Amino acid sequence: MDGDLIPLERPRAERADAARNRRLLLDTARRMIDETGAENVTMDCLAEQAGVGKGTVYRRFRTRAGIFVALLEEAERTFQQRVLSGPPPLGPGGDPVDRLIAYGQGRITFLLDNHAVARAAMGQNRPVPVAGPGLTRIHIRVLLERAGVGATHLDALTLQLAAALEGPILLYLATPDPAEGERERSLQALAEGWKILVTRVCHP
Amino acid sequence: MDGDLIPLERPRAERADAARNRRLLLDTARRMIDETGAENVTMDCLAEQAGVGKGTVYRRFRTRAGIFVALLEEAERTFQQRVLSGPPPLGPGGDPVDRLIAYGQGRITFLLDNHAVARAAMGQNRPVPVAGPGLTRIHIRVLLERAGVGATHLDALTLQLAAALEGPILLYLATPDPAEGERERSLQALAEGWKILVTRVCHP
DNA sequence: AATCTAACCGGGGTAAAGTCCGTTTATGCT
DNA sequence: AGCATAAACGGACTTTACCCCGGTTAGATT
Repeated sequence: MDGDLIPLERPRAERADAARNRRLLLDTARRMIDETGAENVTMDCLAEQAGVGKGTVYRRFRTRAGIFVALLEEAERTFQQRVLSGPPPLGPGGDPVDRLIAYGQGRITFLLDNHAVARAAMGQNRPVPVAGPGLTRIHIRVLLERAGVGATHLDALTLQLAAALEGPILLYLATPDPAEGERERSLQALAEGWKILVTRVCHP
Repeated sequence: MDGDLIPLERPRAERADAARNRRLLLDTARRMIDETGAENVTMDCLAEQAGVGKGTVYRRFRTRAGIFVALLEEAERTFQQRVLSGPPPLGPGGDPVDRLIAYGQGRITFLLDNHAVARAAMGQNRPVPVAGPGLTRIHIRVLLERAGVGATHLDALTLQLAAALEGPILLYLATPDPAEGERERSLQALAEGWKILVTRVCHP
């Protein structure tokens, strides 16, 4: 028997073949997105290209949007590492306002780079679409608190700032695939706007 | 050849039967939403209930989301009247910052009241989902300018504030149908957050 | 190694969005 | 009123996300 003192890890580890198929599907999806655009990635087609059954795709990612969420989370991991344990101002240790500004800039860059995937990740289904209770909200909330923002409903303000950060790209930026110069200009403009928002909200 | 000197009025007025069917469809849709919820309003079912063919539904509102957009615009009209020609602080004539605060409160109320329709109005399709270049953005932009906010990219800041206003409800507020007390609490919290945002952004 | 079981795999089936095209009808002109 | 025509109508058709369930297999236990 296993002498584990703490045997109750997550219900069960993912089976090897399942993990292999997950990778295969993610890679195939990534390739198809590059080749034909996210909106042309259909479930049937993805399954066929990957050489697995359609049911398998649905077992791994519960929905079509789930595929893009997974892709997005994967891409996000390295950025999250820099936020959680990198050097300031992005990482821990600096002035909270500077960290907010840096986080915003990083997040905007990330979303612009992954624009197509991010938009595809929000299916019109029930719960929160993208970046559920993702890092963004928690991070913003903690830094606002630390910066000493006085608001009786800090959660609402957090939500609003998160929306100000992500909304323009998810909701309003309609261009299916921003041109090169366009991207740079958007980045500059949104980063400046975010900086204004954060500094003025934090030191009135 | 046509000797029209000023031939190019609007392409043509809407035909009477078309207008009648539009009304019929909107009313039927509204009723179905109340009865079974917005997510159960299917195109086939709507057409059948209204007693018209499916093609007709698609001709009137190009897409499923289009129906909800139309419904939303209809509901919005009275609020827009108050904004454009009502008494201050919502209507014209007062301090721009006060007007921004009042607009936000009104808009939050409106979106909470029409939560289900508003969410259904954003299909995951190409262009801007809800409130296209609707009043919100133009209004915010004008008032920011008038309040003397100094930003080199005013458009971006406008987008971000619009997102702060609408995003929490469209993007993050997951509850399918907020309970009575819940709605009141959300309204209070979001209105306060919006007030903080606007006042601090406008007089630093 | 044999066995047992839960998880995985596949692909056919359903429902709903959106398209097409032949038919009908309202409206402007003579 | 009669006619021409552009618009509206209807419903069959296509596509796609998502469900289901019988057969198969990885991995733990003995």
